[in-house]
Amino acid sequence: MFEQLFKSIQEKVILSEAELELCKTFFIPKKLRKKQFLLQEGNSSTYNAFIEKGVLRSYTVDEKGNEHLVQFAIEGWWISDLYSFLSGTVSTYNIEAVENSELLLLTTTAREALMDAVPMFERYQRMLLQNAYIAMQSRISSTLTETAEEKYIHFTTTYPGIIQRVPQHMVASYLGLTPETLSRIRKQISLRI
Amino acid sequence: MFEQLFKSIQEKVILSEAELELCKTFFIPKKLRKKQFLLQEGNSSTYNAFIEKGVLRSYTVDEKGNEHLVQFAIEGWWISDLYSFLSGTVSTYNIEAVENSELLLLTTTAREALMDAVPMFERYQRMLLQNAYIAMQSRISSTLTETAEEKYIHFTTTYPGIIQRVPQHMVASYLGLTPETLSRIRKQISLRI
DNA sequence: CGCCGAGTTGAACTGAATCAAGAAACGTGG
DNA sequence: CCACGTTTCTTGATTCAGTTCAACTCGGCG
Repeated sequence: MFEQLFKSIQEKVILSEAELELCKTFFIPKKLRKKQFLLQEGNSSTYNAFIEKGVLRSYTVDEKGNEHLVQFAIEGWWISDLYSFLSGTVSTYNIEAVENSELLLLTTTAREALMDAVPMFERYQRMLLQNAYIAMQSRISSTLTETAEEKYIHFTTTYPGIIQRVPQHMVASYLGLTPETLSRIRKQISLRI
Repeated sequence: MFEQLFKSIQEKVILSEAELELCKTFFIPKKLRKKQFLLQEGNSSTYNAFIEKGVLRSYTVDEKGNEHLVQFAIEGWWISDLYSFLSGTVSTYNIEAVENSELLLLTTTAREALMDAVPMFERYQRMLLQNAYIAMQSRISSTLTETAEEKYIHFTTTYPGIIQRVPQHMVASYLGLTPETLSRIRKQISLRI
């Protein structure tokens, strides 16, 4: 159950066996079947989720009913609506399983308690945030500078593991394109090879 | 000199007078005149900068020579190329003063030493990162869902303090628009009022 | 006084969206 | 294991938001 989490932690900081065991007690395991929600828009986000297995996505829905994919997350990643999680306000995001998934949940209070109990866990969280922030900045930069085709190629090379596991229209939504446009772009690329 | 920084820290965590004084010793004060660079593309980013006074911007330049604004930052904000700063790799961003500015610089090693000397500084940094991450996520969401006009209005209401202090073409670049388009959008809005 | 960067306006163009229809792949229950 | 509905992907025709290119105005500063 905790393999992926421990691997993720030990890539960033050094914890003793006892500390790792202590960590375990703060998490709530949870299984999610494909299409089930971890969080629905209009609810308050009470969990920070670590993914042991599976794929999740976080998205918004606009007035016209179009979905806009804000984030993908697979094994070894964290996902949550951090704003709602930290402020306690109602969320504007939906978080849903794309595949059957296994999660480890951390409530707001459990997270704080864990950071107090295991100070290195706070460092681990800070380092995760740094990486997430850098990835976000790179995504912003990509949306500002790249054409639709460049964005797609950039995505496939950056996240080769995700492409095979999620429907193409979700990738389109992540890239800010319509499914039709992404389909045409893929055709263009295939014709050129 | 340290007023803004202390204010920023004390909004997030509680430090003793002695700890605040200790913090001071890790920073290097630096003044930057308008159009001077804190970091130029191709160099390695050695500083994490806190802005005591002024406005900076961080941007990339594409093959065609167009600038793409990745971030604005004013008094009380931090700015750096976190990726280059943390990894030691060469930066693809330029960071430049938009107005004459006063900064407090933290080197990679000074930052680590400060977090070890004052553990609450690490918490402060983590909380900053959380907020920055949330703001980024909201910006991504905005680029995915909003029209050019909505993005502009969103920006003016979210950062009213920035609009008056930076040239309009920089705002256009931040929003992923051409200066001409932003000019037309502003005209549209003014005609409707 | 003259120049230069910033902003505005117009006209033509284009990349991607929209609308519509059909084909392929999937999975669920009988 | 097949049949049927659903979801996913593709293709074509048309539209449109925003870009590009070019010319002009305005204000500030050396």
